[in-house]
Amino acid sequence: VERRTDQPAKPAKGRSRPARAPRKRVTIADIAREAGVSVPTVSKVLNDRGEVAAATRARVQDALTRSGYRRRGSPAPRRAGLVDFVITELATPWASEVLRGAEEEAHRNGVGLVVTATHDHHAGARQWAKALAARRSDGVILVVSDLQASVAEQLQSLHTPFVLIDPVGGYDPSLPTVGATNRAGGFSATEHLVELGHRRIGIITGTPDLVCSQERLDGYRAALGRAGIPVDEALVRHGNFHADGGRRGAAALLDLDEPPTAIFASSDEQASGVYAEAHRRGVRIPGELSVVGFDDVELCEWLTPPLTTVRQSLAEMARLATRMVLDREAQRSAEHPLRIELATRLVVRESTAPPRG
Amino acid sequence: VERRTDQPAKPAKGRSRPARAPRKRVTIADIAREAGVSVPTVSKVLNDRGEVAAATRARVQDALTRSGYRRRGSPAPRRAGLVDFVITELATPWASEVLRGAEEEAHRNGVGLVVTATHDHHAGARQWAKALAARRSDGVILVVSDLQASVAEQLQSLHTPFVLIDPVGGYDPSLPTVGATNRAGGFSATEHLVELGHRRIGIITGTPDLVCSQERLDGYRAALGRAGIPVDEALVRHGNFHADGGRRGAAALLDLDEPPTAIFASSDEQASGVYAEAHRRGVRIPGELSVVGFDDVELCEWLTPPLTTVRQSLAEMARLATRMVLDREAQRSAEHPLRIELATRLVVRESTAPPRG
DNA sequence: CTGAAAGCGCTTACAG
DNA sequence: CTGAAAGCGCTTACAG
Repeated sequence: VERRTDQPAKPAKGRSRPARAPRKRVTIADIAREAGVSVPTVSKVLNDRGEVAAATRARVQDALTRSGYRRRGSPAPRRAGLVDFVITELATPWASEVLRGAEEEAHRNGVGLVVTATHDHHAGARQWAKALAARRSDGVILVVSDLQASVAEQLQSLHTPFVLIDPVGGYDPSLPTVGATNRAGGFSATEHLVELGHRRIGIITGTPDLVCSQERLDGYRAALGRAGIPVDEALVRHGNFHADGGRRGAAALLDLDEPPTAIFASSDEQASGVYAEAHRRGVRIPGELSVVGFDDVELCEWLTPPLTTVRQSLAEMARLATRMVLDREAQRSAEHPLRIELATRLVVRESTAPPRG
Repeated sequence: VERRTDQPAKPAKGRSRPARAPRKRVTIADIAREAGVSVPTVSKVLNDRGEVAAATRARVQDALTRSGYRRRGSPAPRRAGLVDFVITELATPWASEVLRGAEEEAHRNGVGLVVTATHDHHAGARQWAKALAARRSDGVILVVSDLQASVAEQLQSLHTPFVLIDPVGGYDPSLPTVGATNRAGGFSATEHLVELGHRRIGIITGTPDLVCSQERLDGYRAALGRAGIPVDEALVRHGNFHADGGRRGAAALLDLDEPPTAIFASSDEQASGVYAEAHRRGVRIPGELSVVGFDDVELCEWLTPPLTTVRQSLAEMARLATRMVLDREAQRSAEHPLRIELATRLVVRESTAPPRG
């Protein structure tokens, strides 16, 4: 029988006890009773000492975890107060924006953001996964990471919630993801060029295995189709999201016998590569070549002329992902993982104009 | 007297004990003896329970900390495996580079990098400082942070090593810092323009309270002095490291009755603002205006024309700072905090040319 | 491989 | 405010 205080309730003075009687601590005696063994045996299991039969150890271990046993002096397990942010490369304008949003939201919630760049090395990824378990991170944000497949299972077994930003290789409906309306964005970029009067519009795609690359290309095809312009496959160059992809793609397009009068680059950074190649050839933007980017990072305003682009709120995507990962309540109640897409919208600046003639 | 094993050394079998006799655990009985009190009194201090005279408590507390007492069940205090990286703004090309270096080095050492952007808000800074103590971070890297003054003391009392990258407001020799040879960098940028034949060379400075801004300006003055060109103070504009500072500075300089034929911008991002303003006015670079930047971030290659700049290895600075903070051995043995400066070097691209005429 | 017994470290209730 | 005494939770040494 538990003892109770019979005193009438008084206004608390100084440090007051919590109202409800504190639940009695689980002791190893309780565990021993539950598992049908003696106290010393439990102690041995707990300290990994002495010989214990495998079956006995398992029974004790089980009782231990079920009861949520904790050593006497040991403090209640504080939340780590950390969220892991994992990305392939940190030092790109795109990554900076995503990181900025995640950092803001993490700190608004009083948790620290642990940042890891994997560089797509699998060795580094394994090391990271180990460290993650050790620091008992409260959640993980995986950004365009080809870790997603190998790590998702591990995270699930650690009960660590995670969200993917811009997943790789097609949607796995069992994984929660945050992205943007890439198809609509690709559509509006292309439509804008069509409306200016362009008929030969090139596209340079992003990293091919990313869902967002494929969708932007889908949008491009759809907009041309809508305008009754057949897609000339010579105008579709597969590249990557970086400046070198833009340079190479632009070079290939401008080398065509009938070069495009406009290029839809799949990222702003890639568009800067298109600028560089155009500049090298003395092709003026937008006079002789219109360029549209994607992302709307700060770089757009640093380029001359400022870049017309499709805005996706990368920081907002990251804020949302961070919130999802930190919202334990939602984690528990959600029946299905989520796929969230944020809107995109065309931002017209000075890199697009009607074609000459 | 300590017990010793008298048995002859045998090859270890299975899990062997460490060679030296394990030092006996400090118990509260030891503490009680040391502090000249009873065991229950120590227990009360330890658990903040019951009434203990202030003087007694202090004596016990002292014995406790000196002995490094630790509760029985409580595990040895694991290293947190974390380093904090604190910066004013994350989403700039400069910040990206510094972050990249810190992340690389942290992960090479198997520790996580916790990233915080302060935005120069003091409320946020206080919150961060609290979280830092809670997560028992192993070290802190403060990047151009005006936290340095308010936080340094706290970090010292937490015994948390820290390093400043590009300190604010003059060198405090009691704080370890990492930077670059900014004066030499400013000198070589200006010298390069002088050698091309420029005589009216403008400068836009960075954030005025940063040491690195002041030093770059010093280098500018020194190079002009060396060339026998008197410094025209109208050509010195105080700005900041961002694009808007460059735009405003360039506008002011180009509005002069006798505008400069070349501008030394104190950062690459600032130089992009100079580009924007020049473009707005139809001033061609480098034909009518030469521009030199500082930093050599990736942005230089994205600008058209590619930017001549002074290279400082930001990633290397950050790697070094991270190593310093993680090197416990050096922390202990070092008698004086360090000031380390990495070399700078001019990188000539296409934004500089001889003046017209 | 297991547990009865002894004992250690710490806390609690209480007398002074 | 302090500590002698009792007692709790856990571990250890050892018999079976």
